[in-house]
Amino acid sequence: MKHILIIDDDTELCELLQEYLASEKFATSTAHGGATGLEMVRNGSFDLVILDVMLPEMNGLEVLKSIRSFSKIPVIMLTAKGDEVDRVLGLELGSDDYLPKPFSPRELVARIKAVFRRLGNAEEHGVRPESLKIEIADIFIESATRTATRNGSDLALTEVEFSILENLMRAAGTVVERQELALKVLGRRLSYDDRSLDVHMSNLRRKLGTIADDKDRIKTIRGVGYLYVRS
Amino acid sequence: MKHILIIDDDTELCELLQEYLASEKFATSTAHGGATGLEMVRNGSFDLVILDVMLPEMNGLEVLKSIRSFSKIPVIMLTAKGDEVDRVLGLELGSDDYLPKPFSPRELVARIKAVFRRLGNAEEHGVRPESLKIEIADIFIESATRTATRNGSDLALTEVEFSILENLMRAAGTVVERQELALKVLGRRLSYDDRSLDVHMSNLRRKLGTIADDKDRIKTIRGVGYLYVRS
DNA sequence: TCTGAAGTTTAAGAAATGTAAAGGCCAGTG
DNA sequence: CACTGGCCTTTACATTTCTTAAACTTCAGA
Repeated sequence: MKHILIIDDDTELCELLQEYLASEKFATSTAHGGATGLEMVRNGSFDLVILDVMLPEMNGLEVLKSIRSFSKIPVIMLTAKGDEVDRVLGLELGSDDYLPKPFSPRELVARIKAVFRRLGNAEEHGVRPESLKIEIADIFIESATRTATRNGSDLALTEVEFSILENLMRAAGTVVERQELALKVLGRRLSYDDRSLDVHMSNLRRKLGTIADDKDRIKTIRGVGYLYVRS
Repeated sequence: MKHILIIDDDTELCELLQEYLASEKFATSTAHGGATGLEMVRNGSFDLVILDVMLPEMNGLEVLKSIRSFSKIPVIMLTAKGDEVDRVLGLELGSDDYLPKPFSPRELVARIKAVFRRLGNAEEHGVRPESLKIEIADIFIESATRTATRNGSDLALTEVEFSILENLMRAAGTVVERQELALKVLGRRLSYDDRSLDVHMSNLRRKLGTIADDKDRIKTIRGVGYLYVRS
């Protein structure tokens, strides 16, 4: 498993990323200051560093420079919007990529994978949760092609709907929390008046149809989350 | 130790690369003009050449052409932003790889290693490098000849279309970001209203045709990029 | 039973992506 | 040197997908 270090003073963002990266099977650690981060890179054995250019005490570029003085570990920089200058500088100093804020966790994950791919460091050839196929009752999903069928006929789900279903079915029989689901599927936490996930749930349920007795395949656990009933 | 010659008029870039390549245990020399570079290739015993297409006196392509008239030394071309034509021409003239600017030094190193790896394999097995051919389901591509076939019949892709397909297939099963794809394939970042990539995607999909059940081989991940489905 | 919080639903709006057709560029050709 | 054909880009509109808005329903606890 790849171990990733996040150096960013924004604790909230760090938590968010940690959660999301965890769901993508990455191990993560965080440092909220340049000096601390640098120390951790020196001592720890990380596979990749995510580094914010805007750091309170020590500039991100300096941190990168310091890192490069003793290590060739891949670094992805997080830059503020339109920070062209920093970007060029970052690349010249040896960052592997950069990502302008704001970005979605999905984008970041795509970059991380791209970096590992470029480096030929593809450990991703090992276990591939991607290639999973799941079947519960008459519903069948295949992650590799991102399709879902009921009795063999395509359900024509959108990406988000498929993603919800995939997450729920993988955890069939146990409750998946709302916030966790939103994070994985929409790439963000839900504010209290964000009804987006509810709408997707509604649409998904309609497409899935009911099981016998008009019972729903997806059960709502009020105040917690959702549960896919195991047949 | 491998000895690399860098032919580029940008002295700053040369220094940067030299430093970086040194840290990767490569010996380097530089030439800031086409004629000088050509002479050095002729006299020196280099293992690989990094060649900028944009050179003051003598065009990089001409330099490549001249080199090829007497040597089969591996050449990696550095192409300027959006220099599609030059790139294609470069490949046709026998460059081993190309890298659109701006690129990170790490990326260049990855390419260099890839080239050496390919050559190593080729010598060992006396066969064309495997990594340049990819086959997924009934689609087969060969980078060396820039051809793609479905069930043996030529798909007649344009260079951009082929390049998109190549990139997606190399990353089959994982998402390739729109921006990354645009950068590699078109040599530029997409502005908000640049629909060029979409059009190419559309054309490519039409030529590729659908897999069973009208399912697309290339899946759109809204807001992130594209995914070639691994069957 | 009343009430507020949580969840659902439908519809409208916004954003991203798809695609046909026209436009422009450039190399090859007569 | 105009002509032609291939290819990429732009334009303009269509379509799909996600989000927001707002009204409605359900549920738990007072």
